[in-house]
Amino acid sequence: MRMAGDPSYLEPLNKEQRRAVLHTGKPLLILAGAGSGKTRVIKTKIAWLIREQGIDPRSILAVTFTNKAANEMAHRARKIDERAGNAMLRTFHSFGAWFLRRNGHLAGLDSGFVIYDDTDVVALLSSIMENTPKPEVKYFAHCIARAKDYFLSPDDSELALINHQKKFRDIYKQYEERMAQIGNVDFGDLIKKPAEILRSQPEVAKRFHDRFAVIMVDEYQDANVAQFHLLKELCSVSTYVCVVGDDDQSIYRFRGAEVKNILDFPNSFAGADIIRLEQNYRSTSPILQAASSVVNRNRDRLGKVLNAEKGDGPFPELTTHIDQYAEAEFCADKIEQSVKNKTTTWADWAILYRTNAQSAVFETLFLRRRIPYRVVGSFKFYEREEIKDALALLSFLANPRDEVAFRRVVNKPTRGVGPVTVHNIIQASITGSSNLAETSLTLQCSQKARAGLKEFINVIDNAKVLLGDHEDNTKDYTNNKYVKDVDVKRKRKKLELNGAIKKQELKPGKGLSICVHNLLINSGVAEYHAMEDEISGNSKIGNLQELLNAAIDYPNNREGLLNFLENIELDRNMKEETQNPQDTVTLITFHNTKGLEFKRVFMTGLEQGIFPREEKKDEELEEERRLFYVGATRAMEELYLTKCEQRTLYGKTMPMTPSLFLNEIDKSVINEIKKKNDFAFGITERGGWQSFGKPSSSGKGKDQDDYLWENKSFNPFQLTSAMKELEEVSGWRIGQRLFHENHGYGGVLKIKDSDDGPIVYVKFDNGQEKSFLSEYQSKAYEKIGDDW
DNA sequence: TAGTTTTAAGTTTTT
DNA sequence: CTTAAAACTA
Repeated sequence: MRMAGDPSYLEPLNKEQRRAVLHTGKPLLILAGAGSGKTRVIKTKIAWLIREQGIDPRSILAVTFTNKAANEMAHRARKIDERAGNAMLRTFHSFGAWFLRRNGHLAGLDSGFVIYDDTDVVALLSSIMENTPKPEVKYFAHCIARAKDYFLSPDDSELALINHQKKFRDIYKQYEERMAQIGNVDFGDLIKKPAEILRSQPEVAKRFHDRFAVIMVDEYQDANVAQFHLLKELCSVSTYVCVVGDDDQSIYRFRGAEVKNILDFPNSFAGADIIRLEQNYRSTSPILQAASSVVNRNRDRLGKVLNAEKGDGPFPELTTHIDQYAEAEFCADKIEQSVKNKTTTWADWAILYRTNAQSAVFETLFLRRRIPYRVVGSFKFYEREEIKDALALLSFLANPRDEVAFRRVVNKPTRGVGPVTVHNIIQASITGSSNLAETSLTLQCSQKARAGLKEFINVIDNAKVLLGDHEDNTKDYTNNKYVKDVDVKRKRKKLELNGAIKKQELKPGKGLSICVHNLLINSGVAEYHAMEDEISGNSKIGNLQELLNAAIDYPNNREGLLNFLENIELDRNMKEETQNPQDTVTLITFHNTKGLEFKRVFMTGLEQGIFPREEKKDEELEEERRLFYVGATRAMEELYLTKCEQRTLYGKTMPMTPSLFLNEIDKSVINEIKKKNDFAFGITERGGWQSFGKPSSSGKGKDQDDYLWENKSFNPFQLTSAMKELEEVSGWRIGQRLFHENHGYGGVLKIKDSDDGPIVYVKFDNGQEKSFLSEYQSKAYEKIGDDW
C-alpha cells in the first residue's frame, strides 16, 4: 500500500484513513465509526498539512468538544511534528471566548467579561422574574439556552419552536438586556455572539478567513445549529474544511446537538466528499455485534457496518443481581480477581453508569475493599458553596457590574446588608448606569448597611490594588500595606475561643493566589467557612486552599484573573488533567466515555427507568440507544452487562424491570448467566454493609501498626490524665482505626477539648486530615478492629 | 434581621 | 436519603 515517497508516519494507516489524510481541495466529511481510528486520522492530517503541504500551523484551527480531547489531540499531533503545537486546538466554547476577548467590543462587550455558568444564569433570571418559583425559572433558563443553541434571538419568529408561551420572548429579551448591562456572557453567547459578529462585520470575517486556511471539527454529530453557523462564517471559499463524526454516536441532543448537521453536510458545504471509516480496531467482533444490534433499531441513521479487525473474542456477559450493592460487589470481585492473578491492571477496567449518582455505591465499596479508582467528570468541586463564594469575590473584582456575584457575597459573612438594600443598589445601578461598587457607596441607605457596604467595597478595592500594582508574581505581597489597612478584627464569636482559623490557616502561594488569599481573608469568607469546618468536620478550608493552589500558576494581574476564571468555567476537569495517569479503575458516565477506550468495561444499571431513562420515546429513545452503543463500543476485550432486580432510590426500594435494550440486543452473541448466588452475606434489607464488622483483608495487624509507626507524634503509652479523660468523654481513643464512607480508612490522631465538647482529629490513609465534634459523631465514622 | 428549625421537594446526560 | 425552601424564634 505504501507509495514511493510517502512519509513513514502514514504507514500505520489503512486505505481509507490514508485517503482521508491526503484529501485536499473540496470540503470533506469523514464518517468515522466507533474505534475506526479517527483521532489518528486527524492528528496525522494536521502533521501532514504542515510537513507536506507547507501549511503554516498557525492557520490551522481544530475544534473538539472537550478540553481533554483538545489536549490529547495537541499532544499526539506534536509527536509527529513539533510545529503542530502552534496550531489552534480548542473546544468550540474556548474558541468563542478567545474570539470575544478580542472582538467582543464590536458587539458592545467589554473584554473583561466573566462567563456565567448555569447556576449563575438561574440566579440572574430569578432576579428578573421576581417571585417566580425556582423550577419555573430553571425551565426558562433552559429554554433560553436552547434558543441560543438554535441561533435564535428574542426577535426571531421561530422562537415559538422552543417555547410557545407569549411571555418567553419577553423574558428572553429582558435577560439579554440585563446581561448586556452586566457585561457578562453565558455558554450560548460564546458561540452565538462570534457567529453574529462575523456575519455582520465583513472586515472581521475577512481577517479570520485570512488567518485560518484549514478548519477541522471533531465529533461533528454533536455540533448544534449555532456552532454550524459559526463554522459557516469562519469558512470562506478558499478555506479547507474537514469534519469528522458518526451519526450513531450523537448523544447531546438534549443540549441542542443537531444530527442534521452531519446528515446535511454535503448540502451545506457544496461539493463535499465523503469518506467512510468502517474498519474497527478496538473491539472484538461479539462486542461490536452486540452494540450494533441495539443501535440498528434506530430509524434516523445513515447506517453502516463495522468490521472487527480483531476478530473473535468472549461474548459479552449479562448478569442479574439482587440490588445495586450486590451489583457493585460483583464488579469488585471480577476486577480484584483479575488484577490479583495479573491478567489485567486496575486501569484496564471501567465502570459505566447512566447517572452520576450511581457512582456513590461503587465509591464506598471500592474504598472499603481498597480498590484504587477515579471518578471522571462531575467534579462538584466548583459547585461547592465555599468555592462559589471565592469565585464570586473574584468575579466581582473582575467585573463590578456582576450582579449575581455581588448578590452572593455582599452580605457573607453578614454585614447588615439585607435583601432590601441589595435590591435597591442593583436597581439604582441599572437606572444610574454606574457599577455596583460605585452605587454601593453613594446610595442612601441605613447606617448599618452603609458601614457594611463600605467594608465590602474596601475589601474589593484592596484586592484590586494588589492585582493591578505589579506584574511579576515572585515577590511576596501578603504584607502589603493595603492588606494591613483592612479591618480584619471582625466579631469572631466562638471562633475566637477555639482559634479555628489559626489551626487551619490558609496559606497564600505565589501569583494570583496572593490576590485570592487576600480576598478570602479580608472578606471574612475564610473565617466563615473555617467556623463551619470546626463544627461539622468538613474541609471547606481545605477546598479553598486547593483553589488557592490552582491560582498559583496565573500571574497576579487582571489578565491572570480573567484567564483563571475562564479556565474554571470552561474546563471543570482542570484539576484532573494535571494529574498523571495512575493505575486506577475508572468510574464514569456513559456520556463522558466518548472518545475513550478500556480493555474491560461494565455497563451497569441496565434497567427500565435508569437506562433508558423513564419512558423515553421516539427520538429520545433513539438517543438512549446511541448512548448504549457508545458505551458498549468502548470495550476492547471484554464487556459485562449488569442489572438489578431491585434498587434503592431516594431512600425507597423499588423492583426493577430489565432494560428494553436487553430485549433488543442480539442474544446469539450474549452469554446470560442466570444463577443467583448473591444474596450476599453482609447485605441487609436497608441496603448497607451492616454486618461487615471488620474488613476481611487484614483490618488488624499490619495496617494499624504501620499507621502508628508513621505517626510518632503521639505516644499512646504516655497519655496524660487529661487526654485519657477526653478519650472517655468522646468515646474515641487515640490510635483507634476507623472507616469513613467518603474518605476511606484512617485513625484518630488526637482529641481536643472545645466549647462544644471534644473534637476528634482523624488522619486518613490517603493523607487527608479531618475533624469532627464527638457529640455529633456522625455514623459516617465507623470504628473498626480493636485499637492497637 | 439573623440564625435556627421544620417541612417539602427532587435527581439525566454537559460545554 | 439529601438538599432547598419556608416558617419560626430570639
